[in-house]
Amino acid sequence: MTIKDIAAYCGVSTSTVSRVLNDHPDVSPAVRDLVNQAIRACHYVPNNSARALVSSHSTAVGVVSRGLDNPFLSSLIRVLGREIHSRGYTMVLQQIPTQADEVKAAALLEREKKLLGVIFLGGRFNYTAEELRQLTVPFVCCTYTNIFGDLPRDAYSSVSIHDQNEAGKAVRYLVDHGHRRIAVLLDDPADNSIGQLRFQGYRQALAQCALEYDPALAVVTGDYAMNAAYDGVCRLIDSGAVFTALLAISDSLAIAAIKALTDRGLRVPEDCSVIAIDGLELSGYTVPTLTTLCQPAADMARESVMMLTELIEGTGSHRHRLMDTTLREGGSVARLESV
Amino acid sequence: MTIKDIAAYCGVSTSTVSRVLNDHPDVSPAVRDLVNQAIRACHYVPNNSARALVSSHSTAVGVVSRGLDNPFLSSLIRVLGREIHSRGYTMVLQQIPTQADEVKAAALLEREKKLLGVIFLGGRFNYTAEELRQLTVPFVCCTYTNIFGDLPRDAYSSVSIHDQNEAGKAVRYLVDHGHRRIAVLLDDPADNSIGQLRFQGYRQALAQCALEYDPALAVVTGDYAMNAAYDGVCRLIDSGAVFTALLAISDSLAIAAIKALTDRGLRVPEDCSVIAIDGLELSGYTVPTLTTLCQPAADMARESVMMLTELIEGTGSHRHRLMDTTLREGGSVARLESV
DNA sequence: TTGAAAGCGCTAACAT
DNA sequence: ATGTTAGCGCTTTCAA
Repeated sequence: MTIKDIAAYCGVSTSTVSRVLNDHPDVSPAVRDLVNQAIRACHYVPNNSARALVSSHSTAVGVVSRGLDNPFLSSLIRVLGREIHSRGYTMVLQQIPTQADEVKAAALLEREKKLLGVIFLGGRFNYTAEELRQLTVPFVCCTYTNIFGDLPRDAYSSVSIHDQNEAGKAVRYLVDHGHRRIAVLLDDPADNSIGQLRFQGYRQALAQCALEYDPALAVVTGDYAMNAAYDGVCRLIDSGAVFTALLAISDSLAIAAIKALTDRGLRVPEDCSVIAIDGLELSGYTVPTLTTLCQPAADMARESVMMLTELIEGTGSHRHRLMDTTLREGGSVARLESV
Repeated sequence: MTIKDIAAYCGVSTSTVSRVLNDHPDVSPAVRDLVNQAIRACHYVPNNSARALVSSHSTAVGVVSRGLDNPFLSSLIRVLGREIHSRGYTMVLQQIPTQADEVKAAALLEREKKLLGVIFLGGRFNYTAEELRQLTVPFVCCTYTNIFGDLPRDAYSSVSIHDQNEAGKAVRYLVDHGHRRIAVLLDDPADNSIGQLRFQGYRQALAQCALEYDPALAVVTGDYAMNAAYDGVCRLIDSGAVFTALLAISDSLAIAAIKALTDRGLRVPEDCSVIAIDGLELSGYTVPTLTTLCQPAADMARESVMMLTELIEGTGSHRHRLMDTTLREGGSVARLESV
């Protein structure tokens, strides 16, 4: 069943059918109806490859997500898929490990799949203009922005929270609750990524609160794996370090931390408070529920897709959207009464 | 940069380039090397659309996942993506709500994307041969099989656990621990899907253990949403129903249940034991950790992709693989000492 | 408003 | 072992 068959069936030319298919203006209503009916009657579905070939682009937008075991990104991907679909595009998803280069992956995908644009999830903050020349389609960074790189602001779009400030907020929340010895659980303080930024925010907030940074209270796991986080926090406890609160840079790390604390006989929040940043649905059901700064995942996804489609359709230009988190108070933080 | 450019660059014909691109035998090693070098030097990437057009198929396999907020499926998708990619195919992912029809979605996707095959995740168990005629490519059902339908066994492949038996195993585990009043938390007892089967297994096991089924102990949530599960279990408790253990048909429902129990002042596992089926990584870090029957997610994904690619490449035929779960004993089940 | 025809980049006969 | 060539299904000038 091809455009030819429909044309023959209706006694018109293929161009006319093509015009109807593509909503071109110059078709008489009568012919348009005729063709549309034929299309429905024959269950005709256009061949996307042929379309892509001739117009030298597809209807595909790429989503490159870095960080395999990150439930927060999974939730983003769900909304992304729905939004992309609802706007008439197709999502080509590639999930890569944290060690992989998302730009290279995207560049390959762009050529292979004739992508119209790409949305990056959980990438590095240090792209260079040079390296981004591999990509010839517009892209938007979702969950991060180019703080450590040299990209001109009008060369890309981004949707993110202010990781540094939000981490600071979390620290201040703990301080407001009377905590002074605050540990931090992160993947890597120099990953040019979210971890580094939230760690900076942590240190900065400590300084602003006139608290000294103690390297002994920083647990570095290397990645976002829960077992590494668990082990790290166990080691922290075993080291005899003194702390009454812990900031985890992600919900899943926080959940692992709470288990480590509990297994070592420390009660959360009585003996140690825990706060995180992300806002997974699941962490609202753990015992105790996690106090966390929720990223507006659905809004971020929606906004990213809107930006990208505007860019693709030429109706918008590069923008940078900073979102706010919402504090979800759970049961994992307690006020430190006695000092 | 097309195949023509490479051909001209090397002073050979396009067919020769095409041959080395497709690993055809009849090319002299010298020419092959020459072409390969040119390809690398020019950063040439074949146009997938053109390939798909001429060979009337793409390199895409579809993954249709039903059930949006199911973390277990998310973990499957990750492995699926990796496996599909590593075998030289591309994953086209579509996630649809539980209410949607996965077969219709797949049929549309097949035509649009020229799929070579599709992997269904979390679908219904009651496909009819009639309805499956919409699909003209091989498919494998992952996490379920066609128990309630009329598909001939050699018309499709499946990779699943024996949901009924596994639910029975869970019940017997509780019974072995002294429990007699066992509640069940499920989405829908007549969804022609995993919920129904596990519920059947629950009832069957009760019968085998000479325990009576009490409808008052069945909490039906309607879907896999955690808030509905939470509310349902709260209502169960408030109803004054007497039970010492609960079987949740998924880990995420179990986690919501544990919170409901805890919030109502019941200790897990002292006052109520909880067991589930799935085996999320996260549920191994909750407090208490969840006792659950782990599905071998990675193996299931790998096996599904292997089956499908064999089907696509004509080197295998339809098979049905039944996997075993592994009991992961957590802290959510206690032995009931006093009866 | 409509149709004819020229490709888009590639593969696979068929020739050589 | 290599080249020639006819399409795959569609969009898009260009003419009518």
